[in-house]
Amino acid sequence: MDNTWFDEMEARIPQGEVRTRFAPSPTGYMHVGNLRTALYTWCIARNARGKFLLRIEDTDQSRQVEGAVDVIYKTLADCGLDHDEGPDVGGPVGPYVQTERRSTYLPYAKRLVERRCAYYCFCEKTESEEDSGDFTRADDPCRSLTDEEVRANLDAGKPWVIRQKVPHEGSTTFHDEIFGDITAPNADLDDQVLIKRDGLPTYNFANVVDDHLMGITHVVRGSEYLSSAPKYNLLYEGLGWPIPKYVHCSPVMRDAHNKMSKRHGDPSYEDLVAEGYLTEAIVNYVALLGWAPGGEREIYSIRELAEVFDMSRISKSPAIFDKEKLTYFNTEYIKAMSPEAFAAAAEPWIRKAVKNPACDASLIAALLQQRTEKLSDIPEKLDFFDELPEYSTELYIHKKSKCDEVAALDVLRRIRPRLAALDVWTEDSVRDCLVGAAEEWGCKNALVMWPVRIAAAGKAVTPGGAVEILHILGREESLRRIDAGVEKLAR
RNA sequence: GGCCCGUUGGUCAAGCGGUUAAGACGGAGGCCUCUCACGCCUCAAACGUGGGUUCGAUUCCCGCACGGGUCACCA
Repeated sequence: MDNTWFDEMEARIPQGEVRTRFAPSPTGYMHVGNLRTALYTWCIARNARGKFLLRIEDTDQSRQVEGAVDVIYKTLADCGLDHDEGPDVGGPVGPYVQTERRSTYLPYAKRLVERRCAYYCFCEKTESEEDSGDFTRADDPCRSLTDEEVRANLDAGKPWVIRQKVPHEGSTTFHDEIFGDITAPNADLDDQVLIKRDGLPTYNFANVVDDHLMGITHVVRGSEYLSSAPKYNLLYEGLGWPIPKYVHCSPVMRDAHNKMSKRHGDPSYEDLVAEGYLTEAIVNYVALLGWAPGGEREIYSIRELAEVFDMSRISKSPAIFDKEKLTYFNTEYIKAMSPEAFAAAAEPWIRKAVKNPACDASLIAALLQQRTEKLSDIPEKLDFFDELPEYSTELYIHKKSKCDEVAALDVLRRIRPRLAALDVWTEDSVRDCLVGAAEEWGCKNALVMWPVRIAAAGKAVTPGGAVEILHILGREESLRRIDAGVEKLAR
C-alpha cells in the first residue's frame, strides 16, 4: 500500500468539530443499557453542536441477525436520536458498515507490523491448549520471527493472524473523562488479535481504525472496555494518531449483581413500548440512570437533555433499573399530554375492553388520564362497560357513605324515575339529578352516589364516579342496570 | 486468581473539608373526595469498615470487606 492511499484516508477526516458515534453490533435487541449509551453519545454531540454518527459493527459473521439493523434505525428514530451520518444517510467518511470497510483495516495492521507494534502469528493452538496454562502469549515464538521467516511462512500459505505486540515492560496510562487516569502494567496486556484468520478485523482493531478515520472525538462505550483501553492507546500511538477522549459508562443493572440482558428476559426498548410505556418517558428515565443534571428537576425532553447534558456528571457506579420509577415518569408524561393526544393514544387500548360503540372513547379517555400508569393497564379498568359483572350485594355496604343494602335499595328505587324523566342525558343533567336528589332528601351526596355507582358498574373500584359512568353508559343501559340492582337487592 | 474500577436511605441520586446530609421513586400516615385516582401535607429511611491527614472528615490518603469488569480469532 503506498502512502498516497493513507494520505487520502487522512484527508477525508473532518476536523474542528465534536464527532461522536453510536456503534452497535446488530443483534436485533436494543436493551436499555444500549439505549442509554446511544442517548449519552447523542447528547454529547448535540450539546457541542457537533455530529452524531451511526456505525454498524458487524465483524462477527457468526452473529448476524436478520432485520437487526432495522431495530436500531427504528429505535433511534423513535427516541429522537437523529444521526448526521450513517449507512442510510451516508456521509464523508463512509461506508458506515464495518464489513463494507473490510479492505481498509489490513493496510493499517501491516503498517503496525512494519513499525514492530504488531506481528504475524502462525500459531495454531487450540482453545484448550491456550487455556491449559502451559502456554503464555508472552512466550509466543511468532513475536520474534524474522522478516524472512514471516515471508517464508506467508509464501508457504500458512494461515495467519496479526496480533498486537505489547511491550513486556513498563505500564500504560490512559485518561477517561469520567474515571480519570487509569494505569495498567503492560505485562498484563495480552497480544490481542487485530486481524482474524478470516481477514476481518476484531472489534478492538476495527474500532480504533474507524474511530480515527471517522474523526471521532469522543469514544463513548460501556465500562466493560475499560480494561482494554490501554491497548487502544498503544495502537493509537503506534499509528501516530491522536487519542480521542474516552467516556466509559457503567452498566445498567437488573439487580445488584446482573446487568440488564436479553438472556434474563429483561425488556428491550421495544418491549417497554409494547408494555404501554411512552417513548418520551423511557428516554427521560433512562437518561437519569447513571447521570443527574444536578438540580431537583427530573422531567426533561430529549432536546432539553441535549442542552443540559454534562458528561462529567456521569456516575461511575452501576445503576439498577427500577421499573417503578419508570412507571412514575410514564404517569407524569401521560398526565402532561393534551386530552386529545391522550385520547388518541388510549383509544386502541380502550377498544380492547369496550366494544360497544355507544360508549364514547374520548369520554372514557378523560376518566383515564389521571389514573393510568401505563396504557396496557387500561382494558382491565373498563371491563364493566360492555357487560355488568356478577356482583355481590355486599358491595352496597359502604360505611363512609352511610350506605347499606337497605338504604341502597331505597335510593335506587327513588332515583330511577328521576333519571328516567330527565329531558336530556348529559353529564351535567345526570349530576344535577343525583345531587339534587340528595339535597332534597337531606342526605350526603355519597349516600346517593355510592349505590348508583355500584349498580351501574358492579365493582367497588371504577375510573370515574356515578355521574360519569351513567353518562357514558347512556340512559337506557343505566336504567337497566339500576333495575337489575333493585331486583338483586329486593331478593 | 492477576489487573482495573466502584461503594450516600430499598432504588435513582445531590454533595465536591465545617450542611439540621438535598430532591425523586417506593413505603407509612393524614387531608380532599360520589369509589379509585389526581392534588396537597406529614413521617420513617443513608454516608460499607478500620486506620491515618486535619482544629474538623460523607468529602483527601492507605488497608480491609463487599460488589462489578476484564483476562476470546465476541462485541
